[in-house]
Amino acid sequence: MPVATPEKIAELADRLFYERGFATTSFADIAGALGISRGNFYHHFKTKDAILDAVMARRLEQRKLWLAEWAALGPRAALHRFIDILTVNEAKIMAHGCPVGGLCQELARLNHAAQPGAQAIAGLFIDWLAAQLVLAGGREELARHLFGRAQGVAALANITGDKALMQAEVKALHLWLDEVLNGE
Amino acid sequence: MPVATPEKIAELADRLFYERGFATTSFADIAGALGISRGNFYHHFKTKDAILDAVMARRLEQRKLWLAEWAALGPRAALHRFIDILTVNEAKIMAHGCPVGGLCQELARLNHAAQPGAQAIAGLFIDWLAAQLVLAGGREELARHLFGRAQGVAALANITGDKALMQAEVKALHLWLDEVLNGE
DNA sequence: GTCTATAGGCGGATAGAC
DNA sequence: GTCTATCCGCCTATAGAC
Repeated sequence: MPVATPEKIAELADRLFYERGFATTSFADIAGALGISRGNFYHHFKTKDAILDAVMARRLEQRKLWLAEWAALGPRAALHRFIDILTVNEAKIMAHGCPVGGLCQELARLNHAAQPGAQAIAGLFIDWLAAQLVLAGGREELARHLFGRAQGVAALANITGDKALMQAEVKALHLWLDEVLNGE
Repeated sequence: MPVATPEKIAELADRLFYERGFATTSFADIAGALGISRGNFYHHFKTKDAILDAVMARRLEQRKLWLAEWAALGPRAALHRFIDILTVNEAKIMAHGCPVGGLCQELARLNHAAQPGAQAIAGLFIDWLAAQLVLAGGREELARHLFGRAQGVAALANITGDKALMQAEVKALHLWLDEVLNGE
């Protein structure tokens, strides 16, 4: 008799939405993986969109924690740590893409009302990158470029499935960052 | 009384799969947009996967034509023309992302059997870029990097919806290409 | 908090009349 | 080639017993 809390449901839904996509993950999938019945599900969440909101709120808070931790390393190391998301989550990104960009793209295609929430998670990263860049003596505008470069590496890894290529692209991104921070 | 041919169906399905995604586009959507009934649909395509195959074959052939046209411009101009896909399809990419990368990502998440077909379209571009780079006196390995950069710009445009940013990123990509072709 | 039962809709797919 | 009618299964969601 498993105990399902809203947190546990959101945690599992977070994983499944990432791995299989939001639209193609059903209540039965989540309930089945959790070991509870579909009916019980509605005791915790009234609608599927409510779960999505919980998942996005969860992701937002989690990312804020990560970013705060990385910021403590100092701006330069923090920026390199951002790039290393791609290394740390290598296998997942090759299999499922970037969770942030992937959700944005899916919600955009669904014309889903929660689209701004997904974009806010991306915005959190971009604003943080801008702040770290300024602290590191770089140009603030590079934040969006860096974020886009990371998105590109994730897409390339997902499309080609080439691990060595992904590692080479990450290395190139680290080098690029050092160059722009050293005033070229 | 509209006349539905397999070509017309594939053409419309191509557009809808791009705009709304494969999984979330139903037979009713395609039939309704075409002005025919669902039943009639099966006269032309037996399964949904058969439509997907037709759409991918269609995309592959269309891209081959584009690439052949661009190659006729000469390698250097051809490579710049590739980058300008992002400019020519600006509005669509901001709204729906890159059709090539988007389909790859969606099929990966669905664990769909047609995944290799989607990757083949990306491979077509990458191989073509490699060939053009060699002809232009550049390094072949840059093909996958350039393709990934373009994917990143598309993702960034889709996430932020910022037209000026997209244009700036395209401009930067043109500059980068000139640099690597001029032997840095 | 957990379950079963069930409603109502939409998905893909089929059969057969015109 | 086009249609209507229909099947079956899965989806979200609800009601109500335990």
